Amino acid sequence: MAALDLFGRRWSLRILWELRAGPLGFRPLQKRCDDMSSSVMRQRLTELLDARVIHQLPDSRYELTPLGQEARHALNPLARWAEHWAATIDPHLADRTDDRSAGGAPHADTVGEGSPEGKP
Amino acid sequence: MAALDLFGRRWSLRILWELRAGPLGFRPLQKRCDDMSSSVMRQRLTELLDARVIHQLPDSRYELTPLGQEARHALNPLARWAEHWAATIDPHLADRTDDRSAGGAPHADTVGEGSPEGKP
DNA sequence: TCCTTCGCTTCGATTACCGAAGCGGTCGTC
DNA sequence: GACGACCGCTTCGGTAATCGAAGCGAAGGA
Repeated sequence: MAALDLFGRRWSLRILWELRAGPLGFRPLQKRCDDMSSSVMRQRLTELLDARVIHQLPDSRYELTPLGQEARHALNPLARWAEHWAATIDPHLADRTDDRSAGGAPHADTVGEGSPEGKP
Repeated sequence: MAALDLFGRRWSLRILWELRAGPLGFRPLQKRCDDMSSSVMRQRLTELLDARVIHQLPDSRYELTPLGQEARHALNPLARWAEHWAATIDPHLADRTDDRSAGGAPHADTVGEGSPEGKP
């Protein structure tokens, strides 16, 4: 349950995901994460460090711990589902021209685009 | 990637997880989610509805769609990892008094919740 | 009728998040 | 040695997300 809280925070899953290929420094990692805020990034990093999911190399790069590797692998089915999901709902989105119901199509329809709703 | 945005929001993973056993009404679901805010819950529900992950029964209860079921199954390895993770870091927590953030299960309480992951 | 529960909404007050700027440090180049 | 160009990381003001409590109309049970 605590894991749902840890990973329920913004960018934490993404950070875990972006470290899958190997260790990354602060700024390279930041760039990979859609240029997320450095302050939030530091927050997530300390949280993940504290959770023993990542650790810091002598050259100060971040790397998945064995525990983190397992988490990343555990994330694989979800990633696979995401593809299936995107393939399923994207056609729907392309179809809807007159549909404004359901509170207005919040979620991002494309990769990396995160401007759900709440347009003041 | 868009999935990381959808599930990166607070409570969305939790809602998905709590619906695993079957359909639930608004308030029962709310109670199961650590009594989360009803306003945010409505937000998440519409997002998940819009994402075709859940749908509403004639009696207005919420249920996972087939797509949602797959997502829930894709979440299983992560849940299994969470147990392993909790077992690994909980002993560490006994030592530290500075348990800010992740490791200490901020408000989602501890993992020991009767039968954590086993089938109820 | 009274009382409870339901799905759901509204609203003020925290909190999380963003974005840009900045600091001290290392490295390569002139 | 002075100059950039990066680096890890921090601080800060503004904006968006989240909370918590209250409330509404409807559907039941006693």
